[in-house]
Amino acid sequence: MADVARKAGVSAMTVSRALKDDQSVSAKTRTRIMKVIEELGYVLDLSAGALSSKRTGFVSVLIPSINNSNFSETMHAISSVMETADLHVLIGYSDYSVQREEVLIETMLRRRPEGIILTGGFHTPKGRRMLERADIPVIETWDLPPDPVRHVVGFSNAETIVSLMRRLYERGYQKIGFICGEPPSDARGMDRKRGYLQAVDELGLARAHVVFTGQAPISIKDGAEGIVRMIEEWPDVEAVICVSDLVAFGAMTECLRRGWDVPGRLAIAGFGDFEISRFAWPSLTTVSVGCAEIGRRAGELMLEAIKHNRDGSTLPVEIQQVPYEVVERQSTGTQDAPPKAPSGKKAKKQKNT
Amino acid sequence: MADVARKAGVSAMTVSRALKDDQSVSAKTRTRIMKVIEELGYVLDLSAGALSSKRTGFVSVLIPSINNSNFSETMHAISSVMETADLHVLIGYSDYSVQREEVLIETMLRRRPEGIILTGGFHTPKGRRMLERADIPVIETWDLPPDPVRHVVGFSNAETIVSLMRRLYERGYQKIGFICGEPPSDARGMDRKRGYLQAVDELGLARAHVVFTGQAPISIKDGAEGIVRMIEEWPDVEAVICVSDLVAFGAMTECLRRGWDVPGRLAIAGFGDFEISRFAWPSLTTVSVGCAEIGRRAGELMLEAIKHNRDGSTLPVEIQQVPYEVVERQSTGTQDAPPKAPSGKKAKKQKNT
DNA sequence: CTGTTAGCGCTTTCAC
DNA sequence: GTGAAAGCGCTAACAG
Repeated sequence: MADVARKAGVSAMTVSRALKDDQSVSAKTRTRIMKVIEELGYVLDLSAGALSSKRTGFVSVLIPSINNSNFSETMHAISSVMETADLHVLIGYSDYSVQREEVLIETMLRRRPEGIILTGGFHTPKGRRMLERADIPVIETWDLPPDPVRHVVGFSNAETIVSLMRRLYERGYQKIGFICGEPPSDARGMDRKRGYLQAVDELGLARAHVVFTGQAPISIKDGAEGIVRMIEEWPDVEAVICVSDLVAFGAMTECLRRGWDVPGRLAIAGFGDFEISRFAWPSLTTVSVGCAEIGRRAGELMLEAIKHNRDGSTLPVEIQQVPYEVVERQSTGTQDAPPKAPSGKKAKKQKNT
Repeated sequence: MADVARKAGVSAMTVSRALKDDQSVSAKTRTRIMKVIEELGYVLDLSAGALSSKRTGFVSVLIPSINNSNFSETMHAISSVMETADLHVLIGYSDYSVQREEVLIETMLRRRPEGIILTGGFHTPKGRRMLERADIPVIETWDLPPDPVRHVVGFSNAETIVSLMRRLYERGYQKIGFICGEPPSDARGMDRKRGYLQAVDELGLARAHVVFTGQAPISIKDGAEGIVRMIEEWPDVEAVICVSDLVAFGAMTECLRRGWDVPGRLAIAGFGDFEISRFAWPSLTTVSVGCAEIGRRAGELMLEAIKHNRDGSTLPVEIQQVPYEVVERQSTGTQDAPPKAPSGKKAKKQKNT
């Protein structure tokens, strides 16, 4: 920057200003400076600026996995919002491990982010302590933690499955199973299982049956294996809910492969409304969550909170619930078209929350 | 850090050392310092350290999309390698736009990354100039650019499709179509299309037919739409190659929905070997690329290059080709099990490169 | 093994 | 509208 200043015949301070404010530098000076910057190929160094201005321009976002279209969508929405305020997102993924999350929290804090957005409300004690001491806005998402660190933008995973169970019950299904990953698995999956057990109880169903298959992130393959065990262990089962759409897809294709008609022999439902569920044949019943909505809201809340933090005030705690909906499709036999006699594509939806 | 030093009765320098070297600080002093750090909840500030040491500890990685299991895998492998050297990855996604990539390159350079890994070899002139002037290691991946910026870890996208076409030709298919996104689309998709056209020519096939559908990233939905247009425009078509597995999956399910048997009426193949292709029913023929291998190699090459850069030397240019393979499955009728008569699961593979 | 001094490249603050 | 001085929180380099 000193080089640029010298060549433009101004002080470094003026160069710095030309790169920011649109006010205090005269148009003539600015264009001259810009020309020199272009010539020299100079690129502003934010890390030096961060040190002196005490604004790093970073926001940390922690997600369980980068390879999951639900979290990617939330991520994408968050960065879009951050971009509008010239904030960069530091992405970290925990691989569904709170221990790894704890390490991530510390390495992130070393970069002095101006805020941190987490997935879920379950952290190690040390991780939580670090979050509380960091003195920056904290937002937990994709969950409704009983004892949140501070702000929340999420929904109850358990409740979504209760809604789904009720819908299946209304359609006449009584013997309903659940497939999820082996504990310790992702916390949200366990919440969904909790919702399943609660619904079995509430609806007075005779029996609950959970098949645990694979370690998080469980996927298509685990669904294929899980459904086989489900049928072996509980031949009477009429419907199976899977902890995610990929698992449901795996379960469904394994059924087709073995000649078990879906939904004729067995209904299947998932969670997450991945694109694959809309286009699978038969299409998959699922729970649709506003992934991008979570990201957008968390991002905007973060901007608010950072603004407050910068001018020394504090944003009151916000707990935002994001709506979800049960989307019924062919795999639970609740959409017009049976697999073998194709027709319309529209699914029946009903909004919750 | 000054607080910690005071409370531990040492200088700040000793605290700094205790947090790094394992040598020069006595065990007693170190434990005392660590205890104070624990008490105070102190977290090292890397941005200040970066300024003085001239090592930011950042490496930038630019990918087209965060929501793509191929790139996620590469990404994951890169960060795993970087972690071993205490380097943080700054992720940026271009949304398949070189203009956005150009902006990203500049914002990334503002953070003074110690190296930059890009997807593809196609950049704007300004983007390329910035990369060249940055004086940090540059690695282009997922491609074999004719005029690389510096290092490369990739493969020829065109060649993969030529291999796939040859295989289909050997199986007796002659009327083969191609589905991809509308230009300007992702550069790698266009390379694959180029490979398709080249193979049509080489194999002396009567006619080439390309259906362009949707803007990148094109996905399941676009495949479903594309296949319908393909059949309308070229009713004789015997096999269709899709620019990616998701597109192929969309094409295939649309066929099933309309009662067009796959591969009976029409063979379908994709690209990328997504998990869905292995588990779809019928399973999808595809090209398997070593996504994680690209990431691992690019990461290791980057560590090498950074080491050289730090001690003032220069690593000679490396162009690494990563192997790929054509994986034949049910959707091209080249695997034992026909869709309606399930049996074994093993696919026929053959390695290239 | 530990301390002192200087300075990384910006921005804040205050002066003109 | 522009400049000068001071300093952000660390670490390199050298001294002891």
